[in-house]
Amino acid sequence: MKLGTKGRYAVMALVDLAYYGQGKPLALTEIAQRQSLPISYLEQLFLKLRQKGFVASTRGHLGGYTLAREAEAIRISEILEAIGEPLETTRCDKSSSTGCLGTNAKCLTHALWAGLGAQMHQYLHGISLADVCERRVV
Amino acid sequence: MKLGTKGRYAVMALVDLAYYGQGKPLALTEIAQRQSLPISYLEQLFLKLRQKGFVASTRGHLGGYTLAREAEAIRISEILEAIGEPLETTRCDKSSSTGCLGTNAKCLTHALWAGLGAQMHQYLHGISLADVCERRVV
DNA sequence: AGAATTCCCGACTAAATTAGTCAAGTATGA
DNA sequence: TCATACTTGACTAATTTAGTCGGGAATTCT
Ligand code: FES
Ligand code: FES
Repeated sequence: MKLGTKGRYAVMALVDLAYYGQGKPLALTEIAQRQSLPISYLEQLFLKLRQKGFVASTRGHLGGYTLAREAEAIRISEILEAIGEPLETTRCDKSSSTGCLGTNAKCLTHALWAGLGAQMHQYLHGISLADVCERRVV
Repeated sequence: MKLGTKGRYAVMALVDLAYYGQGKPLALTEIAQRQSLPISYLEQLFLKLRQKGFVASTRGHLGGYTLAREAEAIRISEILEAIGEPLETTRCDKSSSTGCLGTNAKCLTHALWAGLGAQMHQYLHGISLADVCERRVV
């Protein structure tokens, strides 16, 4: 149960973008340096973030990325989902009604893990990019 | 962010033990079959669980494992910690005061991830083996 | 125009971790 | 004494992660 770099870097980079970018585009190299993240890896992540509508890009000299939405309106949970950081606590297929084994009943621990997942999601849904920037996190 | 099999299997097995074992020792093969878990893998896990004092073992014919403590007194968080399921949300050394990079200040996202970790721990600490068995989980 | 800068995109790979297996031994009860 | 069951360490296959690499396309500065 550990957070991978994909989700971690995506959030770090977006926080940096919200924190240092005042409307003007920020180049990926700048973000990467400040947060000391591998730049070619960040490119991958921002590709997805743009496709999902979190950031907008400007090409060429003085180009870079800007937030496409208000920092107050971007929930951490959304970022993680967009980037493909799974948050998988249960093991059974969420859509079908079959449990983790073939049996179509849920296993004894299902409610436990589902509850954990819900707890995590609720926490991450309740915090926005702006909250992190302004250190409004308990 | 996904739960590994180590932690998952350990909890499943202990729940099974609490649920079906009434004081009498339960053989690992029985638990493994019922939960359809690989037995030689479970052996590894129960080694640790015994060393940490969660279960007691009886060898020989009709042997097996019993809970060494009351099911009400075993928190899920304890099991995960004992088995080595990390629950790592932050990346910085928890003991030292240095952040995830060399800087001795914490990064902007530290509080976010620390909060997530605390949230998870609190949830898992609030639930006992007995709670899972008797389906007292939201 | 040309050069520099920056995003765009897919393919590929090395390292780490996970999720086990295997084999040999020890203790106990029927 | 035989079958059952725990004990323990070493070893390995498969998967996932965490990236790298290379070439391209758009934009602006000189
Ligand atoms: S985890 Fe959902 S049924 Fe077992
Ligand atoms: S995660 Fe603790 S300082 Fe960055």
